[in-house]
Amino acid sequence: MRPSKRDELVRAALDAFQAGGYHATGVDALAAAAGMSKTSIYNHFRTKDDVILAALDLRHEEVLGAFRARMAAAGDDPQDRIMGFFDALADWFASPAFCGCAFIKAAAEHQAAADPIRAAAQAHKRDMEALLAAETARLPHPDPAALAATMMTLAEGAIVRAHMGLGDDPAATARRAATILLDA
Amino acid sequence: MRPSKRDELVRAALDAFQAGGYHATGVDALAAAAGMSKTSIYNHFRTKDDVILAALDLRHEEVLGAFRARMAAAGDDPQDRIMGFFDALADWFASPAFCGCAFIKAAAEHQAAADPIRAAAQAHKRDMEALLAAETARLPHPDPAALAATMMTLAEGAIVRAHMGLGDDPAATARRAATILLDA
DNA sequence: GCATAAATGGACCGATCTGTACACATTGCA
DNA sequence: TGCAATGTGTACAGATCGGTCCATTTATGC
Repeated sequence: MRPSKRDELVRAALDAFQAGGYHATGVDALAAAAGMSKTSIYNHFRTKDDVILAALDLRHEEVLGAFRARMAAAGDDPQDRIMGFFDALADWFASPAFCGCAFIKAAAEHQAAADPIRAAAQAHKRDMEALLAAETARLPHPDPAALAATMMTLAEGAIVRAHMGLGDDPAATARRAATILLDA
Repeated sequence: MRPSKRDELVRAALDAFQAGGYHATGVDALAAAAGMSKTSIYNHFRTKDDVILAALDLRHEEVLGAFRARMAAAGDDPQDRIMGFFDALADWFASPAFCGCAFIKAAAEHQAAADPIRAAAQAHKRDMEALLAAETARLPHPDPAALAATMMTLAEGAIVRAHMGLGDDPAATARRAATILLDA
């Protein structure tokens, strides 16, 4: 058992899916990107969808970790930590490899209600919202869950606009709006 | 020349792409959905991508028309018309055929910078934002363009969340936030 | 060194992909 | 009715899809 080989595949698959899309990236392309044969891929995974799920899982950990770290670095004040969330967004958009949210794109390509890929995307977004909800709950706000949903709506909008190359600094736009909404 | 047959194809193609995705929906499926043969399709269009572009064009007119109508029906006050924009969003989400924004999904599946499908998606979003900018420009706001961008960010976020089945009434969440931001 | 078992690569499967060739039906016009 | 032009469907081409089979290589235990 060589777990590192498997991890290399998942990492390469994530990058390939991000750059080329899920349907458009074939298993042959994955094998080439990971430097291994299809047989080896199907030794580790039953189907291509299982590879996608593993890639999304890796991405889930990465994203959650990055946002959690940025929020923790912002101190203990809930409002500062929420601002940290939007700063993490800005960092992400500024990174050269940025090409949209893997989960939004996964959900766009897998719309069947019962598709586990869709479920994974939903779960990720719920966890991201939970990051915000943990902070809004500590604010003197009448409906902290709704506030977190609003923050998340701004974040999703910023991601889409950044991915589509629309707007001038979408993260800053979302951050400014979040500040106003938090103070209201 | 029978333009109606061509239009039937474009309409069927739009529905098929919306339901099944762009890459996943083959030309054979389009032919079956439109009740015509592949040869006839390739008689009207050079490539599948041209069919996609025509479908996006149709959708562009539909969406712009619906939002414009809802905003016009809201009266003459800019703030009312902006609320009309978010009401149109709510109508859209509530429609049984709703399955996300064709342009966001098109951009997700066609990420190459030079892809004309991506350009069409960007153009659509810019026109949508222009609908809002025309109203924010009439408000006593120091930066009406930024305000329109913020409104659009909320709208995009609501679309993504509605499509992914997240949040309880994403349109209402966005609309409430928009109200607060307009009053601030 | 040798037997055994795991992991690998490449050829291959049927299905499906976009796009084409061609024969046939249909139409408008004389 | 005859003819030309257009539109259509069937069948197919070449490539690629997800996934499998099997011979070969590599690693392991003794």
